[in-house]
Amino acid sequence: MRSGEIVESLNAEQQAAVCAPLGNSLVLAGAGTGKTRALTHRVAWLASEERMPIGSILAVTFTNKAAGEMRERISGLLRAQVSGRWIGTFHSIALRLLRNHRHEAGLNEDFSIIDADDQLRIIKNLQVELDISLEKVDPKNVRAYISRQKDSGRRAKNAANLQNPYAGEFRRIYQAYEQRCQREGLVDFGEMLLRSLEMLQQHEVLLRHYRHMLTNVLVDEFQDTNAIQYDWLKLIAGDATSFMAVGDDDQSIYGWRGAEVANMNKLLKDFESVKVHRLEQNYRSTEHILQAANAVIAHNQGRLGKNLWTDRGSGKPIALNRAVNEFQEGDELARFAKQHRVDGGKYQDIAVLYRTHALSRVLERSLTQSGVPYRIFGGVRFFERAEIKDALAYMRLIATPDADLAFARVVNTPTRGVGSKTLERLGEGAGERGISLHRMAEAAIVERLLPSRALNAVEGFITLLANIRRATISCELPEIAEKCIHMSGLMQYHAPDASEPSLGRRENLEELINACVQFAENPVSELDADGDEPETVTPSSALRDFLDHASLGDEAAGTEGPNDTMRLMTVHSAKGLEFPIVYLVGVEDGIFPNSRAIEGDGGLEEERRLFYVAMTRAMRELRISFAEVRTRYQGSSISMQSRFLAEIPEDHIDRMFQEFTASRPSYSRPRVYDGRARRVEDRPAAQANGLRTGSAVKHAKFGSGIVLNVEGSGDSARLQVRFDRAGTKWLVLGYAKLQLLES
DNA sequence: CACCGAAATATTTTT
DNA sequence: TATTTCGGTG
Repeated sequence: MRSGEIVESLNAEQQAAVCAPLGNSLVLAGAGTGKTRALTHRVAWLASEERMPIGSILAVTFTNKAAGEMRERISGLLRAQVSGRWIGTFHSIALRLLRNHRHEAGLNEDFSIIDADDQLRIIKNLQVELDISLEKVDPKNVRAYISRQKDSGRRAKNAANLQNPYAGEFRRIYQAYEQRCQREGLVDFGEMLLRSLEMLQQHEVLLRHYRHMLTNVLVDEFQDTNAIQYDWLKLIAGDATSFMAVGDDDQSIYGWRGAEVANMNKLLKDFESVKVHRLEQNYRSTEHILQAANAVIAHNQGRLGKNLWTDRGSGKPIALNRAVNEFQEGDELARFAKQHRVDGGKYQDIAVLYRTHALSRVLERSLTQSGVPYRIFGGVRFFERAEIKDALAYMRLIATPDADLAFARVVNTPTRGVGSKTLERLGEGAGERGISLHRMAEAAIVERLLPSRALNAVEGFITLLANIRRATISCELPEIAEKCIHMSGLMQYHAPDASEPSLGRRENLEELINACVQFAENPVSELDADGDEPETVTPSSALRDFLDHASLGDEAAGTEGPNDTMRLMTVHSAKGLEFPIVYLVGVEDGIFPNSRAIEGDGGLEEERRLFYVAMTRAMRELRISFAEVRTRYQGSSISMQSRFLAEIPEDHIDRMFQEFTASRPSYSRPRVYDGRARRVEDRPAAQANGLRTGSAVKHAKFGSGIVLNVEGSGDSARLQVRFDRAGTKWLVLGYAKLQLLES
């Protein structure tokens, strides 16, 4: 491969980054400036010019999709199939380290990976055991707490204390959770990174081995690294021959998951003589879109700063749509899509983006009605569906009979007369004897420790497992899956008839078998052994590998149909992608920015970055819409268009409706937010018809409440009221009959 | 122990 | 509104 080919398609900035001499570098790459391009070309450059073996290159990304794309593009550049053993997500690589060195990591022979769902189950379970009320301490909060701690590198013994009355309980649960996971060989997502980091810290030999082997380290989306990922990278990259981090502080949208933009500055201090490259030429969007996005993001403080430009021409201004309610918003979207099609465009040109998944439901209705084909990305992911997790649990039990979590999951799925009582007893017995549920069940049968009805049921399950195991003993992966699904009765249980949901579940289960076929054909995976160990794929190891693969959530690439469909997804999942036309819906205050997200420090700025990400996905056309009234879970409420819209200069906007003066009341000038939620009493007392913030009011239907906010004046004034019983709502003064109780 | 209907409850983003 | 949990019945 000639170096010319790697270099010639790049602009000067990109070339500088790609062909930089060995050493450390940070590439600040704005949206659409060819970030991934720079990264993949750098890998190709290292391999061909610097003669680095591909096995010496560690390239880390966040998503499976990005990893796959990187592998593919590198293969293309090098004109050779690159297995990319060390090209992958943080989690897949961490997992490989753990699998390769389970002993050093202090893990069971066949530890398994648990997802958020499993975590919750365990936490609930522990809370019952520890006698900690599920009402007072919400298991979901505990889960978030534990993840947080792990993401910042803290184990239970030095976990942070929360500032709430149950801080002690949180820590106790974390402690117990840690113990249980250790005992049962369970590893959650945070654990993969934390554990592999600790392992390398504690085993000098391993660390030396990997540092010696992986002399070139590259990271994508560096702005989204959290504390543990940063430490992990720093440890492994140590004094690497070459290290390159690529990122954009303006696209940091995972702060809620512990990502620290500050890592970009930290990098400059921690690593020696880091060369900084900037990529500022945007190849994606037209000027209207790019400049509008630039203007919005300029409202954020403390940016590293970039000046994106494009030579794509001015293009169309952003089309801004107002709908009376969310149904009309959906209809309008459908109408636009059809028109686009009539005009000779394709549905797949259009991506519909929204802040939260919940918004997609209304849209689906309109799209179905008008026959616009669409696909929703994200939402409940394939491997997280109940029927799939059930099937995987059977497969897990075939691989590892002692997997308690899997056992508990399917011992009564399909229902076979093993209820919670029986399971509880088995659990107690297993605990006392220090054996697995499976072994305890066998013991219970021999020793007749349960009422005969339950005993028969349990025996039926144990026999079933034995039968499946016998029937699959020399089977390939797809047959194992197939037998698990059918012999267990799962198919019959989940898809008994021809109803719509039933059919869907059937398809999913069949898709699982399909995924197994693909996986078996394509041994590129997280877990082929380390480069210097010979690799043997036995059926049982294939099964285990597949289970890991499923746990990492890598959905089969084959699910992307070739059909011409419109794509719907959250802004988060659109990161890193681009579309000719972006249609952004639900751009209303409270939704985007999300009212809960702006509570914390820096929350509003992160929302703004998210908005920036949304805008910059668009290549030639950006449409934004909002609804004036939106139905939330109970009753409808008035929405205000997003404050971010006021940050877009007028000349980049093409308004598709008449603007009332009252519509953009207090947001028309950029406002300074300190990011902290203010108490009601501290707010300026706006007032309308004698009602002002802090007034106590009574509503015919919702009961009594307190006015939180007033926008506008007279009968058209909008009031935000927090009702004692009915929650917080926006009301129009002219319609809502409010009675003033006291100011 | 399973099933069914009623009632409560929840909505941010994901490897 | 949609889903999950609860409680009563068979």
